[in-house]
Amino acid sequence: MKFKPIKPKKISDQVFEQIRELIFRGELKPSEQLMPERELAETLNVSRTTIRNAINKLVVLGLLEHKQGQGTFVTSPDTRSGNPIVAAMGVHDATIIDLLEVRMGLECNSAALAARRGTQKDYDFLEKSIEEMKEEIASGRLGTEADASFHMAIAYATKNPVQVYLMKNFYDFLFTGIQKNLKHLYQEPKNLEVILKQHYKILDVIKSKDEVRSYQVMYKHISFVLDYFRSIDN
Amino acid sequence: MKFKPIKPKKISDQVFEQIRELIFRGELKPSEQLMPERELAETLNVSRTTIRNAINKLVVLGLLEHKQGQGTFVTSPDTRSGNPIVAAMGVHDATIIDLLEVRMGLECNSAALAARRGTQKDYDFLEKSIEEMKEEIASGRLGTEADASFHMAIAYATKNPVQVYLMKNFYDFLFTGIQKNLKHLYQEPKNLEVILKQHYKILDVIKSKDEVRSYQVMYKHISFVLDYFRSIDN
DNA sequence: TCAATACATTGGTAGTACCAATATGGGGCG
DNA sequence: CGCCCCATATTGGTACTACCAATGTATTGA
Repeated sequence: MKFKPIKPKKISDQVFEQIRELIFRGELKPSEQLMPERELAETLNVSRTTIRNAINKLVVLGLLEHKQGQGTFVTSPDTRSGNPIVAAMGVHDATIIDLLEVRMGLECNSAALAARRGTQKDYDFLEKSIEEMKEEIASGRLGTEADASFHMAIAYATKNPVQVYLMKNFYDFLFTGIQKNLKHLYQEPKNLEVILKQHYKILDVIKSKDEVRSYQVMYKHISFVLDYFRSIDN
Repeated sequence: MKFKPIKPKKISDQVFEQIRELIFRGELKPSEQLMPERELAETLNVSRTTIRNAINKLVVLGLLEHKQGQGTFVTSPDTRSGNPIVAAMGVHDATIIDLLEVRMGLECNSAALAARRGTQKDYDFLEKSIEEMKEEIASGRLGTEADASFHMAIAYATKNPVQVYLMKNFYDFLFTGIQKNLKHLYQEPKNLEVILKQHYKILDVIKSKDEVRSYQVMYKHISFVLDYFRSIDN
């Protein structure tokens, strides 16, 4: 009988994962500055050495960027060389419709898995993202980032690392070349209202743990956006 | 006139490059043990902290491997998975089940799009892949590569560059670290027969341009594989 | 007003001490 | 003699401190 697959993880790795998740979840947005190492060390109650090890790992992976005398920043996707999606876009001349078509597959599946494995913590993140988007819109801005956070939160709820990785690359990309295209969609208040409503609906269905319906409401959501771009494409 | 493109490189980076060169040049052969950090620090006349920074960088990149209480070793290429970034990104602990779950979303969607936009040329490629796989099996080998070709051909039929790119990366990934897991599935002749049959079915439905049914047969196909791995996982 | 300087902040390096895991060798017990 | 157990040495991991290097900001002076 196997007693313990317990993992005596290195402390620096634990810190590493924490920060990585913050980035994946969108709580640390691109080009945002990280807390100073000394402060972070005190907060997490570990030595600065450990913090530096964790951060350095993220730097090597291209998620963070050091700037001596200034601080540590989350790399903005456009300066990040290794993003496969960006590469695909540049080489193959993809359109936003192409991206949405693939998202259709990825996200519907993501929603279904989230319905199966989501926890209260995940629901909280989802709700938080929706509220954030609501505030952004109320204050006159476009809630694109909060929107992305919402969809990332769903990916995270799947507990599937591959899903998270792919989705993250997707949204990195959305925030570089395509964002201006998204403005068309977001600039019409009517669209925003619909999207917000759909997000609430998606959250509800995921919480009900109904996989099939989760798939369906997400399908409807993406379809709405897809139809919009197809209409203005003509 | 620019006087000096001199590089005020970080010391740890200089050490990093030195060691990397040694590995690339083959002076440090795979599975060979590196000099202890303390000794290395004294030799290069820098602090152990700096040495550790350099080594850690190489560890993250997958060139070195730490073993507490033993030493640091050059990773042998066969244990080194294909895409270092992907591997280190948190996908390193991904299982084949994780991959299949994401494939479920990607490929079902792919099949539906292929049904919508596929041409005779695409059908020819699909059929060719199936025949290839059949021959491989008949001659006693596993038809893993032909299998991948089949699924890639579906991606091509979508006429969606993003879909193609993602799927390509997926199969690159599959054929590095995970392939050995696939052997379990392929080694049972009964499984091969089922898979082959399913491939024929998928081709038929795609040719009929029935998007919904294409989705369904692909779903069934992936489910079959997924269920197999879930069963042997317990 | 503007420029130069001084200061504060933040990442980079150094050095030391100690903890944790592993390998090795020697001594005791069968 | 041979095996197991344990002390010890070796090596990577963490902690803490001090100081260097680069950058941004505030202060000062002409």
